[in-house]
Amino acid sequence: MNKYENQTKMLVAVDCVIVGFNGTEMKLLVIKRGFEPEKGKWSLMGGFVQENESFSRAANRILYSLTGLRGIYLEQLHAYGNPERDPVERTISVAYFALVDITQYERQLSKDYKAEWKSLKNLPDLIFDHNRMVDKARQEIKYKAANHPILFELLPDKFTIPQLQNLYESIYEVEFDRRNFSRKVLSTKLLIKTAEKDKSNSKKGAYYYKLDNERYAEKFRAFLSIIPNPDKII
Amino acid sequence: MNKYENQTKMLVAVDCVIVGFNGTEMKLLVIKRGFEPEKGKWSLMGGFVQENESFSRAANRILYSLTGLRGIYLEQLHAYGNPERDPVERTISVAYFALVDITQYERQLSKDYKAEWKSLKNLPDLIFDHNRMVDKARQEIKYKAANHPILFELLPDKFTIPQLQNLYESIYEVEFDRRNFSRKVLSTKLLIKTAEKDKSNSKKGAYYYKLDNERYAEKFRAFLSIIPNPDKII
DNA sequence: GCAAAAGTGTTCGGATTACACCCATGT
DNA sequence: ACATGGGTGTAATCCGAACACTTTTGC
Repeated sequence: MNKYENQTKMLVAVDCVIVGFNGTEMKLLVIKRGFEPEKGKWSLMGGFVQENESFSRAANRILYSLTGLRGIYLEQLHAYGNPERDPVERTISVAYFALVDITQYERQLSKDYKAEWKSLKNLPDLIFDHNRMVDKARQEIKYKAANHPILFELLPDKFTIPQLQNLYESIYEVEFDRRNFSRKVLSTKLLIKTAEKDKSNSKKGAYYYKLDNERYAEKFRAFLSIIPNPDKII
Repeated sequence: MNKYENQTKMLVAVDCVIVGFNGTEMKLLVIKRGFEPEKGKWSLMGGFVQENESFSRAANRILYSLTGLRGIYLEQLHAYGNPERDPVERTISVAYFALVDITQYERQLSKDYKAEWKSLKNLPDLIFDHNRMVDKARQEIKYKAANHPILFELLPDKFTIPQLQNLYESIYEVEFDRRNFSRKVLSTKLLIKTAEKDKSNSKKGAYYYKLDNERYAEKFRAFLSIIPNPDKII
């Protein structure tokens, strides 16, 4: 079969916006770039798509090589292709965003890269258009989490409802009514109560819950209203 | 500045899922592919991204060359990069979807391509992964239209509420209550009533409305509930 | 006993639905 | 006059938000 002639070929990269939550604030995993150009500057974790590799395989490979984690929530975000985005040569990038349980991650950190969790509130300048990618990811997470239960991906296997509420509150930067929040979440039937309590924040202690994985898979695409007044917030 | 070495370069295409509505059903604009491979088969309108071209410029160029229309609603859908998607050589594709007013289009049809509007219900086989792109676009439109007023892009400048309802009904494949639908739509304040009536479907005639463009721009990102029971429908 | 956080119950108002009714007009 | 589709009104219902109250337990 003939080849297509006279068409410009380009380098194709995948960049990962890796987001975590430490119980108080949202974090982004960035690395110190190890090669020119922009060597030593902060950057998203990324890499070139290989000859026989799909985008999602590339994204998973990149995520694994940095965090050692597999089976992470990973979703294609947007493709970036401005001709000037990489000054060296024409490189397009398919951005993915990943939601990881930060406690899992810390155990398995790869030392090959100089990686750091930075607060999403107070990010340094990243190379190229990486800040734009992060902004897009934040927007997308906010948007999607208003209707779909994706934020559970950021929490450990067992978590309390107040922890979950903290997460939502730090994403939307508002405070919700404790009582309504808990009822709303429980009404989704996505959570299973365990016998254990977390007493680190109160004398009474808050029950730990875990995800009902079956129902989670079912409801993943449904429209769940978890936050109040989404219109005002987003 | 040095170049990145030993990395695979790829061809980069943009494919457009161009959707219209003829008053009764949803249509997709496809062309008979003019070159090998798969010459003569149905295909989305697409083309290679040029040396100094961004994705959105490429998508607009492609859309313009086929329809002669500018300023069309156009949004990036997804990037496709499976190594086997194009048998000739590694080509990735950034898919866009476009919503066009089919009546506008018909006046300005370009004769350079053998283009045809096919019913979305009953699509022919398209080349490569183009059917997947169409499915994704349909899903995305359904999803997005449940919360955002994008479907107006498919209608002429002046349209009646029953026409709008037909559009929603053909997308969601359900019937809505006439009376509640009209009130819901009007409550968004996005429509301005004109003096004219469309009498083609009834003796009484239905008022033509036009979009309030200012409010449309404002409300475009808001969560508007237009369809009832979105959970059951999507 | 008290403070502090977790969890349950109740009320209120607005939105949504379902459905009855009126309107305009070409035949 | 009457059939047909367009449009308005209204009662019943549901759901979310607001907020009072109870529960638990370490100090």
